[in-house]
Amino acid sequence: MFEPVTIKDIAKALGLSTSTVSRALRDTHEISAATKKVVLEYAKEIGYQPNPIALSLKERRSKSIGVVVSEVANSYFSQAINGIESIAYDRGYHVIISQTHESFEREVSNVQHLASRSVDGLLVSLSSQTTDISHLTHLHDRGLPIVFFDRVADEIDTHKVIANNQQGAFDATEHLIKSGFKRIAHLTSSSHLSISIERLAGYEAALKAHNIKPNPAYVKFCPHGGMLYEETETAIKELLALPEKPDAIFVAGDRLSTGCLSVFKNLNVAVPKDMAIAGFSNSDVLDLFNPSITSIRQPAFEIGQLATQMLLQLIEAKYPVVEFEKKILETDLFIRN
Amino acid sequence: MFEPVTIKDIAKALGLSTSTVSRALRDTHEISAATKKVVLEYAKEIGYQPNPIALSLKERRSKSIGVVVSEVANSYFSQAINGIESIAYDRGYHVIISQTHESFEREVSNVQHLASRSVDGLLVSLSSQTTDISHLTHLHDRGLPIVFFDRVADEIDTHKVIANNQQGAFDATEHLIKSGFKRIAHLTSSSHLSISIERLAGYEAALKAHNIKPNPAYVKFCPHGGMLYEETETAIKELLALPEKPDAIFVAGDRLSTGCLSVFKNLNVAVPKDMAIAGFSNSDVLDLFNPSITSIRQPAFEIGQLATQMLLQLIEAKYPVVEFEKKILETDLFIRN
DNA sequence: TTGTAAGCGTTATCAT
DNA sequence: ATGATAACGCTTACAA
Repeated sequence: MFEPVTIKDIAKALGLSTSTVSRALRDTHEISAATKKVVLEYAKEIGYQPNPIALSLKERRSKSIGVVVSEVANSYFSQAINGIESIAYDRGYHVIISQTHESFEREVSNVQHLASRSVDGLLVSLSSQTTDISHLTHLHDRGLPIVFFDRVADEIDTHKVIANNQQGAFDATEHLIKSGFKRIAHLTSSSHLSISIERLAGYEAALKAHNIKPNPAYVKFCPHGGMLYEETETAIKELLALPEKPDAIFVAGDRLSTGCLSVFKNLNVAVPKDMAIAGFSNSDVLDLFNPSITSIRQPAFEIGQLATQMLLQLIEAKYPVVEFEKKILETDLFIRN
Repeated sequence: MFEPVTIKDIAKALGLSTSTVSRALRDTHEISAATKKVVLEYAKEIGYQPNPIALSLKERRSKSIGVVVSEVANSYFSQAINGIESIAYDRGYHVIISQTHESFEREVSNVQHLASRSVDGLLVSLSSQTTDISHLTHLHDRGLPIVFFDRVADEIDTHKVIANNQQGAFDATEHLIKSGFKRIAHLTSSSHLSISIERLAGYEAALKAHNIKPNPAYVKFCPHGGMLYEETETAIKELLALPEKPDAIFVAGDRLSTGCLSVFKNLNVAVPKDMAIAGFSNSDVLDLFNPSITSIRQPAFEIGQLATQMLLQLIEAKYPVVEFEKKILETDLFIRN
């Protein structure tokens, strides 16, 4: 069962050497048109398929790239994966996806798994638990091309693709301010993620630009190590229990935004009558949500595409690239009526 | 840059033969404890990592499985992928995901791509455009293990895992009937998909059980070949233009359910004041949607897990499996207040 | 217990 | 234009 045809089989059947067959199959000019024709026809007839594994062993590359994200079931990442796949597929690369579920251990394990399976490069968005990135520096130092997207590590010198999180956060916060809200809270994820830092900066900049004094009690971190909902609920309850209850929340993340809405729904607190919400989210289902929530859309598809292009460039570069680029793509403030 | 350590390097450094090193590394008994110790220590020291490609070439397997779905950005599939990944990861298999975007051509191309990259087996959910499955039968005949999930092909004799679509559809339709709706339309995808056929059957059975005469004009197919929204919009407009306008819709699909809600939102038709909707959907964001929509949840995660278990069983079976199982998992009717 | 050699499928190098 | 051979990294008879 499933005995694949090899070059050797063709050679034997046609009374040729394997090298001749190989040449015929690969269209070199050092072959007679006649032989080539015979080989190609016979190959087609018996359904010859080249064995990519043999090729990989020979050429020391696998024509596959590894992707490390926290969750596939997250609209931002699933859209980014679409972008990654669209480029990879066109260029003949396979995409191997792995999920960290926001766990550091799982990230280390996945990265090692992928590296040991000889992917030609890695597309990484860090888990929210990750602070130590030596599992990646190690591989990067050994020459494995790595491109970060979304949640990047500044410690590694390589290409990075992110959204303009700071500007997006600024715009969203400013939108809340201009809509008349004064006490704007900020719900965000793990404090050491690059996206959290950038978004917090944008939020603070907007407050400052409008002369609103920042209130530390208004900023809540949800590191989400598997209990996102509970963390979100606690944070929101704490916000609602404050003497000066916030009148709006700027939420920094896809899952966090929907999680936040769930909490409000379960608490039976009307939104936005009592409170306005603006959050980073790429879910188009959110458009259907009636009490308006303003969302900051990231160009997820384009980020995935660009990161992949950069990675393939690194992989296929003959000489090491000297200049590493940090590409920042603009976000889109999606305001519902 | 990135010159991986091989068994040969270790052998040379330690003055041993490659076979001895190989044996030490792989824990056979035909090796002295002393040699083993030396080899293991040195291997660890210089960071030896076995080359899985060489192994694949030797053992004629790649320890990777291919997954063919229509879209990753679909809550049903992203949850199923979670299930697939959870099992595959535990068993040391890689998961290579490819998307058809509901295109037959893309499906053929992806399947060939995966097969030629020597995956050890395939997990397939057919595209909505697919009627001819010879690209799969061909591979299956040659011995490639294939397990279908969700959208299955009855023409191929292999394991299949599906949700109880007929029962789910029956329950949802009956729920609408019991809620007092009489003129229940059915919005579904391509008419030749197994899920469409099963769901249509459940819908018709529920009508019959409650002595409601089926109205052919109430059944709308959306083959969605890339223009899902437009197709959905047309279908709904046609339904609304009927002399006897339906008062409820049973929708058969994740994307279709949210698409349907979008259309209503854009048409400014209140839901469910004018019309009730019940649909297959696994999106938890839908829970937030206020005008209630009843959703039929599929055990996507479990379906993914089960399909993967079956596939790995096929892959690792020494002797061909004779009995092929069609597993049917129950759905869950999720009724919102 | 250890070494030698062949083989997995392919291509590149050198002969012829 | 074609063939023989070695090599990619690893495992496994078979020999020693």
